[in-house]
Amino acid sequence: MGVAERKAKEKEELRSLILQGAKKLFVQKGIEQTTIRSIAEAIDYSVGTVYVYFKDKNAILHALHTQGFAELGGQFAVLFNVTDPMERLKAMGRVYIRFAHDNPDMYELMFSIKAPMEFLNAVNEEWKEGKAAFTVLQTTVQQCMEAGHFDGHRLEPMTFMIWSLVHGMCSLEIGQRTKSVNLQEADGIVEQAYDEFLKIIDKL
Amino acid sequence: MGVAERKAKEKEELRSLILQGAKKLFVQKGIEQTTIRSIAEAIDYSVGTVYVYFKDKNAILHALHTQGFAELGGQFAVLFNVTDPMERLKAMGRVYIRFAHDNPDMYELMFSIKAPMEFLNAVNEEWKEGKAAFTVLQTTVQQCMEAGHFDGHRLEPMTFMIWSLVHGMCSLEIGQRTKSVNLQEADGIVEQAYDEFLKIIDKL
DNA sequence: TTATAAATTGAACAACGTTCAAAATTTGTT
DNA sequence: AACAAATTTTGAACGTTGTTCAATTTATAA
Repeated sequence: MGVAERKAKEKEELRSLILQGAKKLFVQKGIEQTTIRSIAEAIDYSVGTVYVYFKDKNAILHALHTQGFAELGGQFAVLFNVTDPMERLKAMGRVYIRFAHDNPDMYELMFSIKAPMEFLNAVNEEWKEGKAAFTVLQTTVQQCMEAGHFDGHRLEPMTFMIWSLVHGMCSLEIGQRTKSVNLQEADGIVEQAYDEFLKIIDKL
Repeated sequence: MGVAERKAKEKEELRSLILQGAKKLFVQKGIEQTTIRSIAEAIDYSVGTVYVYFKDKNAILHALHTQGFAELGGQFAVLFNVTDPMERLKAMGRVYIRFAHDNPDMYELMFSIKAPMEFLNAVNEEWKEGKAAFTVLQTTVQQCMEAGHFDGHRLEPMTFMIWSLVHGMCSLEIGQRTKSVNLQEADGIVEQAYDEFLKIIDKL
């Protein structure tokens, strides 16, 4: 059945087109301003069509969130050329921070906004993107431990602590909490704070 | 003019009543479900009246956010009975974590949601609550340094790093990112990770 | 009692997510 | 090529949201 195949491909293409339009608006106008109507208008389809391909707005946001993880995962993948786990861990933090800085709305969608998680709850699925990313980090931390670092520390809490530290900085920055606190060196505070962290783990 | 005074007091009381109703719904139903209409209904006034006392929803959210800082600040104030700055720093983290855990919606409003910051930008005001809270933390970190800790570290980035670490854990937990990552010990991960952090700074 | 000022109301507006019967298009059959 | 069935697309309509503001009600002053 060549027809069924073509239809399936067309469905996939339209689904992709919707996400493409959504992402474009997302980056341009931010998550708040990205409405179903604006997405439909951007790709010259009606609102009804969008709802054929996505059950609701949360489903669209979850799909975008998944795309974000694919992109971040791709950036992490490069780091596995770094053999020294400690150096790799440090580089992961820098990549993470740069990703958050370059894609603030996407970052929020991936790590702060509840919509993607609510979608997962609704369809009873797991957060496999998050689990995979966490595992990548945890594996690196474990290799650091095997290399003699982080003595006396537990793997899982230690991994979560490191994630939290970097996420916290990005979250505060994106949430406009850093620039409002009247720091002496407002811009670059994230990088400076991360450097302090690196100084610390260098001794662990 | 006794009348003018009474009027002023009545205005303040109604303003307070609106916030009280808003906070009640806020805690009960969450931020998403707290609408202007529901606030008005909760206190038996019309929507129009709410807009006499607050220029828009952001103004209400900002006022609630301010109340949140007053509450957290009150909890921090107790800690100044702890003379040892290192012990105080550790206790501040615990208080912060507990506050976030007990008041998740309020916490998000204070440290994640953009509405309060947008209100400040709109009326061209400073984030004095955030600045005050940050200063309290920074002062404690400074006293730790004066007591011989954190040698070779810079005050401001170090303070921001510590804030980020604790905020990051709370943010991930509230944003439902911890329970979805399939941790071996999902509940208590925040406390466990914080313990790892305490182990680290004990050596600094 | 009456006129002025202040406070309160709620209908109305635009925009949102969402639904669904109807219209338009594509497919399969004769 | 013509027609029926299946599929895809449409956009008007519904309920809610934040917000506005002329009209109403209430309180004050003369």
